[in-house]
Amino acid sequence: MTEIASKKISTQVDRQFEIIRRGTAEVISEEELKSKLAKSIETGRPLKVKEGFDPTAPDIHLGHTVTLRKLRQFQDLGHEVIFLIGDFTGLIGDPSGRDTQRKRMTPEEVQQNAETYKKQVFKILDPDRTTIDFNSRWLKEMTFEDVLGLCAHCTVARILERDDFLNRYRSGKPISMLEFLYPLAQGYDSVALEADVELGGTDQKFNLLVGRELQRDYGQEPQVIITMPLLVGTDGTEKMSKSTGNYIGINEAPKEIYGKTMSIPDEAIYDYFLLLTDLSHPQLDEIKRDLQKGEVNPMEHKKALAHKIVTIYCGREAAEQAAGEFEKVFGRKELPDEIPLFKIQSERDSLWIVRVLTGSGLCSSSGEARRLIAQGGVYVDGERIDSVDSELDISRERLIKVGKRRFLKVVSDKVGTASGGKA
RNA sequence: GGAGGGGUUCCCGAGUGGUUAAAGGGAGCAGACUGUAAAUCUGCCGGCGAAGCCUUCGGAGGUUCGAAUCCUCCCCCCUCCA
Repeated sequence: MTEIASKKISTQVDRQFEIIRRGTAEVISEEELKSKLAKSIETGRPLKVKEGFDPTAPDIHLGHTVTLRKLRQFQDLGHEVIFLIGDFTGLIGDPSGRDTQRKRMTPEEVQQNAETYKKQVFKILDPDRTTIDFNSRWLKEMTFEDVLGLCAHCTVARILERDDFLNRYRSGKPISMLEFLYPLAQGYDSVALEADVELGGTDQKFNLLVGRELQRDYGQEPQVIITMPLLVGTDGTEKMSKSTGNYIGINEAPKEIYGKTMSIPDEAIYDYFLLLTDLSHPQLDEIKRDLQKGEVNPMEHKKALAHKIVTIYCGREAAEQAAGEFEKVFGRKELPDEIPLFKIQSERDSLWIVRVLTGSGLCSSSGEARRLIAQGGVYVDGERIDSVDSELDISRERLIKVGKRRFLKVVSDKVGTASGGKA
């Protein structure tokens, strides 16, 4: 190879490396990554970049997108992504861990979840450079002998090093053998796929490392592992996840995505920019400075953030609309553009306010309705309801507001059926 | 196989016969404030048109005027010993 050619490669390597490194928590190891990149550029063979996904939760939220976006960057650099659905444990049905309800899934269910995944995931990934695979393809074929052979590669002490295992073990929480084997199974995925790179959240570090070791034991060049920081949820402390309910789904309505983003604590703004958008380092630094100095209202940055995120998943127009709506409802305390109409079944013109709230679904129980009224959180046509015993005339359309952001028009089913109640 | 500890409301976690719909924290919700569905403060936080009543403390029985608390059996988990 000429000197010029090798120089060219090394520039390319540096360029790719910088893109890949942005926002990562850890790259093990950077040197290996560079050498893999160099080889790939040299030979024209794309790197196989793998990430595994749980088959049970096909609701993709911003937390997932942190690594997905990183995968996309690999694709844009010409590499191949393997989106691996860990259906095997789903087929077995792991009875342990936090989620004791996790039950055995049928192949049909797994297939269905995979379809849902596809629909959502290609909002981020490039379908042409993505291979979707299932680890049951090789794990199911393994004999007990194979499994034992695999187990011999890892010691109990090594497995117990894993932080969450150790914590659970120490605090007397159950760990099933299946969970113990889990890292090995995941690691073996890398062997089966001959992965060059594996991505995951920082909580996956251990599993990813096992993959490296197994590959080495099976005579392969170990994969590079890249961990991404865990995105905090809307509560600002817990990791974003479906089960804690602090997530922002990429399939949600634009105004929900916008509003939920606005509800993150100010401290989380920087991380969100870093992990969820393509802002350059100078831009990120500027935001960091602003937030630290406190001269710029953090809200402004948060609005920009919310706008960007909605733009990515719903388009610019939807973002404009969501921003406008937010401004209107929470800035100027006006009514949202569209308020659904609920026709409540009643033969009378007048109905007890609590009945209206529960009957329309605004409140889940009459206790909640009473509480809300008592606390001054219920308005009808702009007037605060001050008595739990109030009757409401619903022969005409009434606008009910509960708290800051629950709006509903209610009317008796007797009237308005023909008119449709347009506002 | 033996010995001991434990399963509490959305989550964590107190409670060992009545004063317990069950401390405390978290989450959630509301109000106030505000530049934000940030932060902070205050309040609410099983169900019932709410006086009172009903359901809840792993499951099923039992003791008692009265049980999350005591007894029996069962299920599940943990620790130590082998």
